[in-house]
Amino acid sequence: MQHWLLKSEPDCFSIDALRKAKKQTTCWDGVRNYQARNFLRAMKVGDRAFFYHSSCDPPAVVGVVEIVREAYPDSSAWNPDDDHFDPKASPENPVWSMVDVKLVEVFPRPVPLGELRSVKALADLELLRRGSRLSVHPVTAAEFRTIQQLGCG
DNA sequence: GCCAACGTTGGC
DNA sequence: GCCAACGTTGGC
Repeated sequence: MQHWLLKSEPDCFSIDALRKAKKQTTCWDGVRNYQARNFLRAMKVGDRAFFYHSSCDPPAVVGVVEIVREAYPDSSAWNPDDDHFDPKASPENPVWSMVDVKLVEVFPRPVPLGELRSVKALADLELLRRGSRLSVHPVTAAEFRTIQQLGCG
Protein backbone atom coordinates (compact mmCIF):
# COMPACT_ATOMS: atom_id res chain seq x y z
CA MET A 1 0.00 0.00 0.00
CA GLN A 2 1.22 3.47 -0.87
CA HIS A 3 0.70 6.67 1.07
CA TRP A 4 0.04 10.16 -0.25
CA LEU A 5 -0.73 13.74 0.65
CA LEU A 6 -3.48 15.76 -1.01
CA LYS A 7 -3.69 19.53 -0.68
CA SER A 8 -6.89 21.52 -0.76
CA GLU A 9 -7.73 25.07 0.15
CA PRO A 10 -10.48 24.76 2.75
CA ASP A 11 -12.28 27.75 1.19
CA CYS A 12 -12.55 25.61 -1.93
CA PHE A 13 -13.07 22.16 -0.40
CA SER A 14 -12.48 21.35 3.27
CA ILE A 15 -12.38 18.12 5.22
CA ASP A 16 -15.61 19.25 6.84
CA ALA A 17 -17.20 19.41 3.39
CA LEU A 18 -16.00 15.85 2.81
CA ARG A 19 -17.45 14.77 6.17
CA LYS A 20 -20.82 16.08 5.04
CA ALA A 21 -20.60 14.71 1.51
CA LYS A 22 -22.73 11.84 0.28
CA LYS A 23 -21.07 8.59 1.43
CA GLN A 24 -18.28 10.86 2.73
CA THR A 25 -16.78 10.39 -0.72
CA THR A 26 -15.69 12.88 -3.38
CA CYS A 27 -13.89 12.99 -6.70
CA TRP A 28 -10.54 14.74 -6.34
CA ASP A 29 -10.82 16.91 -9.43
CA GLY A 30 -9.10 20.08 -10.57
CA VAL A 31 -5.47 18.93 -10.46
CA ARG A 32 -3.73 20.76 -13.33
CA ASN A 33 -0.10 19.93 -12.82
CA TYR A 34 1.49 17.04 -14.72
CA GLN A 35 3.61 15.72 -11.89
CA ALA A 36 0.67 15.77 -9.50
CA ARG A 37 -1.52 14.13 -12.15
CA ASN A 38 1.01 11.35 -12.59
CA PHE A 39 0.90 10.66 -8.87
CA LEU A 40 -2.92 10.49 -9.06
CA ARG A 41 -2.54 7.91 -11.82
CA ALA A 42 -0.20 5.81 -9.64
CA MET A 43 -2.77 5.53 -6.84
CA LYS A 44 -4.40 2.18 -6.07
CA VAL A 45 -7.68 1.40 -4.36
CA GLY A 46 -6.93 1.06 -0.65
CA ASP A 47 -4.06 3.55 -0.60
CA ARG A 48 -4.30 6.11 2.18
CA ALA A 49 -3.71 9.84 1.88
CA PHE A 50 -3.52 12.79 4.20
CA PHE A 51 -5.92 15.64 3.67
CA TYR A 52 -3.97 18.90 3.97
CA HIS A 53 -5.47 22.37 4.27
CA SER A 54 -3.35 24.94 2.40
CA SER A 55 -3.56 28.72 2.10
CA CYS A 56 -5.27 29.09 5.46
CA ASP A 57 -4.34 29.79 9.05
CA PRO A 58 -2.80 27.56 10.10
CA PRO A 59 -2.01 25.28 7.18
CA ALA A 60 -2.37 21.77 8.60
CA VAL A 61 -2.82 18.07 8.00
CA VAL A 62 -6.41 17.58 9.09
CA GLY A 63 -7.25 13.95 8.44
CA VAL A 64 -6.95 10.77 6.40
CA VAL A 65 -8.78 9.56 3.29
CA GLU A 66 -8.75 6.31 1.35
CA ILE A 67 -8.57 5.92 -2.41
CA VAL A 68 -11.78 4.18 -3.47
CA ARG A 69 -11.57 4.61 -7.26
CA GLU A 70 -8.44 4.72 -9.38
CA ALA A 71 -7.66 7.43 -11.91
CA TYR A 72 -10.27 8.27 -14.56
CA PRO A 73 -10.77 11.31 -16.81
CA ASP A 74 -11.36 14.61 -14.99
CA SER A 75 -14.44 15.90 -16.82
CA SER A 76 -14.22 19.29 -15.10
CA ALA A 77 -11.30 20.05 -17.43
CA TRP A 78 -13.58 20.46 -20.46
CA ASN A 79 -16.34 22.31 -18.65
CA PRO A 80 -15.94 25.98 -19.65
CA ASP A 81 -17.83 27.04 -16.52
CA ASP A 82 -15.38 25.26 -14.23
CA ASP A 83 -12.65 27.22 -12.47
CA HIS A 84 -10.12 24.68 -13.70
CA PHE A 85 -11.27 24.64 -17.32
CA ASP A 86 -8.50 23.67 -19.73
CA PRO A 87 -9.10 24.25 -23.46
CA LYS A 88 -6.59 21.48 -24.28
CA ALA A 89 -8.86 18.86 -22.70
CA SER A 90 -11.87 17.10 -24.22
CA PRO A 91 -13.72 13.79 -23.78
CA GLU A 92 -11.57 12.39 -26.63
CA ASN A 93 -8.38 13.73 -25.06
CA PRO A 94 -9.02 14.06 -21.33
CA VAL A 95 -5.45 15.23 -20.45
CA TRP A 96 -6.27 15.38 -16.72
CA SER A 97 -7.20 12.65 -14.25
CA MET A 98 -8.95 12.37 -10.92
CA VAL A 99 -9.53 9.69 -8.29
CA ASP A 100 -12.33 9.19 -5.76
CA VAL A 101 -11.50 9.42 -2.08
CA LYS A 102 -13.49 8.46 1.01
CA LEU A 103 -13.08 9.93 4.47
CA VAL A 104 -11.30 7.66 6.94
CA GLU A 105 -10.81 10.02 9.88
CA VAL A 106 -10.83 13.66 10.82
CA PHE A 107 -7.93 14.18 13.20
CA PRO A 108 -9.01 15.06 16.74
CA ARG A 109 -6.03 17.41 16.66
CA PRO A 110 -5.01 18.90 13.26
CA VAL A 111 -1.24 18.93 12.81
CA PRO A 112 -0.11 22.42 11.77
CA LEU A 113 2.69 23.01 9.31
CA GLY A 114 4.91 24.58 11.96
CA GLU A 115 4.74 21.44 14.06
CA LEU A 116 5.55 19.22 11.09
CA ARG A 117 8.68 21.31 10.52
CA SER A 118 9.81 20.68 14.09
CA VAL A 119 9.76 16.88 13.77
CA LYS A 120 13.12 15.38 12.83
CA ALA A 121 11.58 12.24 11.35
CA LEU A 122 9.83 14.45 8.78
CA ALA A 123 12.94 16.26 7.56
CA ASP A 124 12.57 14.79 4.05
CA LEU A 125 8.81 15.25 3.71
CA GLU A 126 8.04 16.69 0.27
CA LEU A 127 5.55 19.13 1.78
CA LEU A 128 8.33 20.74 3.82
CA ARG A 129 10.76 21.18 0.94
CA ARG A 130 11.63 24.77 0.19
CA GLY A 131 9.36 26.08 -2.53
CA SER A 132 7.41 22.85 -2.82
CA ARG A 133 4.03 23.41 -4.44
CA LEU A 134 3.10 19.88 -5.46
CA SER A 135 -0.57 19.41 -4.57
CA VAL A 136 -0.36 15.61 -4.75
CA HIS A 137 2.71 13.72 -3.60
CA PRO A 138 3.83 10.48 -1.98
CA VAL A 139 4.59 10.12 1.72
CA THR A 140 6.70 7.25 3.08
CA ALA A 141 5.11 4.68 5.39
CA ALA A 142 7.27 5.95 8.25
CA GLU A 143 6.27 9.58 7.62
CA PHE A 144 2.65 8.51 7.44
CA ARG A 145 2.81 6.76 10.81
CA THR A 146 4.55 9.73 12.41
CA ILE A 147 2.00 12.27 11.23
CA GLN A 148 -0.97 10.04 12.01
CA GLN A 149 0.24 9.65 15.60
CA LEU A 150 0.57 13.42 15.95
CA GLY A 151 -2.98 13.86 14.65
CA CYS A 152 -4.42 11.39 17.11
CA GLY A 153 -3.06 13.51 19.94
C1' DG B 1 -0.91 42.04 0.60
C1' DC B 2 3.82 40.62 -0.27
C1' DC B 3 6.94 37.88 -2.37
C1' DA B 4 9.79 33.66 -3.32
C1' DA B 5 9.63 29.65 -5.90
C1' DC B 6 7.92 27.11 -9.43
C1' DG B 7 5.62 25.76 -13.98
C1' DT B 8 4.15 27.18 -18.49
C1' DT B 9 4.19 29.83 -22.61
C1' DG B 10 5.98 31.63 -26.62
C1' DG B 11 9.43 34.32 -29.32
C1' DC B 12 13.66 33.60 -31.30
C1' DG C 1 16.41 24.32 -27.25
C1' DC C 2 17.05 28.59 -24.68
C1' DC C 3 15.23 31.82 -21.75
C1' DA C 4 12.45 35.91 -20.49
C1' DA C 5 7.94 36.98 -19.22
C1' DC C 6 4.06 35.75 -17.09
C1' DG C 7 0.71 33.33 -14.05
C1' DT C 8 0.06 30.49 -9.97
C1' DT C 9 0.91 28.58 -5.45
C1' DG C 10 1.09 29.13 -0.84
C1' DG C 11 3.52 30.59 3.46
C1' DC C 12 4.00 34.49 6.06
